Amino acid sequence: MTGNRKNEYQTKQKTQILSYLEENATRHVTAGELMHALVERGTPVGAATVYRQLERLEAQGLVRRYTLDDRGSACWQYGGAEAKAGTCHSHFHLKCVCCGILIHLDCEHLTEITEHVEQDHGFQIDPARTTFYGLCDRCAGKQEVQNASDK
Amino acid sequence: MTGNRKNEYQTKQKTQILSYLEENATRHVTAGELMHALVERGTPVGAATVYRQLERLEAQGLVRRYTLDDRGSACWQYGGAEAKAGTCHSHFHLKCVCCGILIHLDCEHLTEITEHVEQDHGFQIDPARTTFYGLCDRCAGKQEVQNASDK
DNA sequence: TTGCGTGCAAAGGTTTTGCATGGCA
DNA sequence: TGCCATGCAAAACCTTTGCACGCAA
Repeated sequence: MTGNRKNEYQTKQKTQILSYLEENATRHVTAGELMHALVERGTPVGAATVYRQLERLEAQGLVRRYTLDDRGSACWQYGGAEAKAGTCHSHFHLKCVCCGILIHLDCEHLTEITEHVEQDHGFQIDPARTTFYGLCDRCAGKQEVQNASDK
Repeated sequence: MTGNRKNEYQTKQKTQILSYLEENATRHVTAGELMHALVERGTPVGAATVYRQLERLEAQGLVRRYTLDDRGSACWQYGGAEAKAGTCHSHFHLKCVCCGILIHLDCEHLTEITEHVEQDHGFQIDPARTTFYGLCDRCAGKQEVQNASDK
């Protein structure tokens, strides 16, 4: 069983990609953005390599893949210890459909949701995969102003 | 205001598309699936037309556009009266990441979530855009069996 | 007849794949 | 040296757009 493990090489490209993701751990980055950023750093990495590494990092649990509701481009976010542990049951994401900000929500109260839905509706919610879409406080303020002036 | 309304023509293609969506109102269908189905019915519709009609139907509020977390292909679902009304604040969706079933969840309890998040975290959740991902009861049972036999 | 809707083809973007080469261990 | 990783190019998808033609009203 132990002989089945494949050797992994340490390459410049892999290091570059992981570094950028770590430095931007508070954001989610697209493959295109990642490639572009590495070009600007003087260490360009091919698209194929970027996608292959992202796929691997995701499989290793170091980064997490998301899909925006916008255009069909995926994005990734460095998960660090959280992603490695994989035991973050009370952690949800809030994504503002207006400005795109991604808010990490650690709240005990929300564990009630998963428990309620599981017990009363027989569905096990996976917080790691679930994102709430809506308006952040800043954008909600803008919308009210806009609606008021529209009418 | 009334003179601004554009004339809309009734075409075979539009009827076919809407019919298929209505017949499959319990599911979400991709553009590709829709096209393929119409070919099999002997009434093929071009891709451009499919996307243009879906865009229009969405703007009219008759169907709703979703984005799966899988590949970058969107999907649509006929919303009927619910989508038309657009006042379904306590309605969330549960999507099983295993079998793909989409469950509509009308539950008073969940309005508490939106209220809590809005009051304590300053974020207005839009239930219509939010989907909970996880495991349905049937697939949850399968997984347990699988995990038990894996170890 | 008018002009909206359609189909075809081409373009745009994201992601994947094949293959020869480069580089880590 | 052996084998994995990379880069390039091409392909595979999904979706959008331009343009001429067809068809509903």
